[in-house]
Amino acid sequence: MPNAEIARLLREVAELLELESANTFRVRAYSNAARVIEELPEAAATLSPERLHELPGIGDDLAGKIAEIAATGSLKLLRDLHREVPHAAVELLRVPGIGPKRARTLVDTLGIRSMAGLARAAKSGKLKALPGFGAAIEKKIISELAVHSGEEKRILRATAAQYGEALLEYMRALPGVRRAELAGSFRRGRETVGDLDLLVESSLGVEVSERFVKYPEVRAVLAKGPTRASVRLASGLQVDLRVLPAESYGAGLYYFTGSKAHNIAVRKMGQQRGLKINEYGVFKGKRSIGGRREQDVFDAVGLPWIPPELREDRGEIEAAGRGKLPKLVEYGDMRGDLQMHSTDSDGRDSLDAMAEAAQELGYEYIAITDHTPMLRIVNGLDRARFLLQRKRVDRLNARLRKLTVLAGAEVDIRADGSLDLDDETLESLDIVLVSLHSKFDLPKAGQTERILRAIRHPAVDIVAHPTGRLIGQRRGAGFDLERVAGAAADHGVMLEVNAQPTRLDLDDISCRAAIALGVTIAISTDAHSRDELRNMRWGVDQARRGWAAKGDVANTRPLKALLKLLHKGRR
DNA sequence: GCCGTTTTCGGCCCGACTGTTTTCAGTCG
Repeated sequence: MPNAEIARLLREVAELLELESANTFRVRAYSNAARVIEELPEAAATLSPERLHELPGIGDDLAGKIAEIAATGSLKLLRDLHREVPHAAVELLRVPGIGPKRARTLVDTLGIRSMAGLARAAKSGKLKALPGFGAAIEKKIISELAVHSGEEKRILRATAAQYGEALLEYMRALPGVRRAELAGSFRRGRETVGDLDLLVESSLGVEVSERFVKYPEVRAVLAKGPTRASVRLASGLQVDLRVLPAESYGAGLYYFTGSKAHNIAVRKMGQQRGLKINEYGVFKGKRSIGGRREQDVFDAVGLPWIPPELREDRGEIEAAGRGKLPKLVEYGDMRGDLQMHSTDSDGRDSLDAMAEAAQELGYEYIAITDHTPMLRIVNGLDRARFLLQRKRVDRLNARLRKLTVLAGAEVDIRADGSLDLDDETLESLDIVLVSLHSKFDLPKAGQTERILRAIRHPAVDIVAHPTGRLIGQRRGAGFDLERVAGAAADHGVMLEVNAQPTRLDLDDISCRAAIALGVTIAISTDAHSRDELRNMRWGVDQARRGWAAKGDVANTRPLKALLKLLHKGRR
């Protein structure tokens, strides 16, 4: 049973307990356990209760519950709860403005069983008479139902960046705004974001708030006060504003960057030292002892500054305490891009244009990696065309002064794990990427064998976008990451963190697990046009979330050192 | 339900905004 399913059941328990008005700390224990299991790189179902018990926030009881789910596929507690609390109430919690109390009221007094039922009741004006409701809340629910019509949608980080950067520019234009930046999951570099958190340094709270809600793209003002405001943009994206004075800006930036779990853990440390940490600063009694800089918060609990990408309560606090934080790779470390396409297959710009654009970015080298014949739809190259392309690459290199172009290929891995190009041609290339483009739904064992066979092929250098997932669209291949990464490390094969905003594949957790197993990572854009070469930043951020240091990433190396990694060091 | 350099019991992060309420509960982040 996948971790995601165990996590889903635990989260459902938490929600049902919440609806029963159970002890909030008991509720939190279940939702915390759900998060811990979800983020575990190994399969929780295969762990003994003793091993489960070692995980943070998992005690005797939860270890037993998880083992029960793994063994039986369900949970007695959950079945019992379902008898007491109608499932419909859980669905109602998804509507902003409806929490456990109101959800319970809706189900118990009006017998609402679905979102459609909620919409009918709201439109016929039955809600406003209920205790704890009112005309304003009824109206809010009607408007939220019109917007959402279902579950919360997260948008790609690169998309959110476009909205966020435009809004930042607008806010910075207001006199009295000294700083403005995006915090929240955007700053942590998460691949998708649910909303934007905009932090502004200014002593003029009300004026900042006023300007914010007048942003031309605002469709609805959800809340407005002197220190906080929330709006929904025309696109549906929610943006939360926080205004802070200079002496609190660092503490506020820290606070609103999150994650929630990370913040709670750090605040607890502060509490143990007799300190109170909130968005306004660090306090000893009533006296502020810091808050101007983000570092003030870390100083207060005796930790070095932790990069936002690591703030997920996944062991970064312990690592920081022991001085074992990785020095994360940075965009400026990147010396080249190891996957891109040209007009020879499905790219939109020529070989020369791609090289020219890479040179403008200051790269030392790039790899041209067009597709192989099996992908007919993208005009994949056969042996003859690869040999011709090689000659053009050689001529191009003779002309270029600062950039070296490696002749490569992105070779399709067939269903049986064999490669879609003959060995002789593969050996003639400077760099060989392999990737899945079909049969993503093979059973796990078969999928694992398929990729392992490709990794063992002597010509292979990199497994590109290893799972083939498309965020929000396609789950991607399921394989045993531990075995694949272990084999990759053994055979000197790299795994890619693909920088396309919809791929970002490997994901953060897999990237970290692979690095821990000794794998070298390649961060590549898979650009299909010269503009897409700029996607590198998203890939770097994803690798940073995967705890990648500069040394873990192949294409931070100078060309000479990179070449030693290729063809398994045989050249 | 978890957890321990105050604790095996008694705590558990913290504050803003809204609307309903008659001084504060509910919700959110």
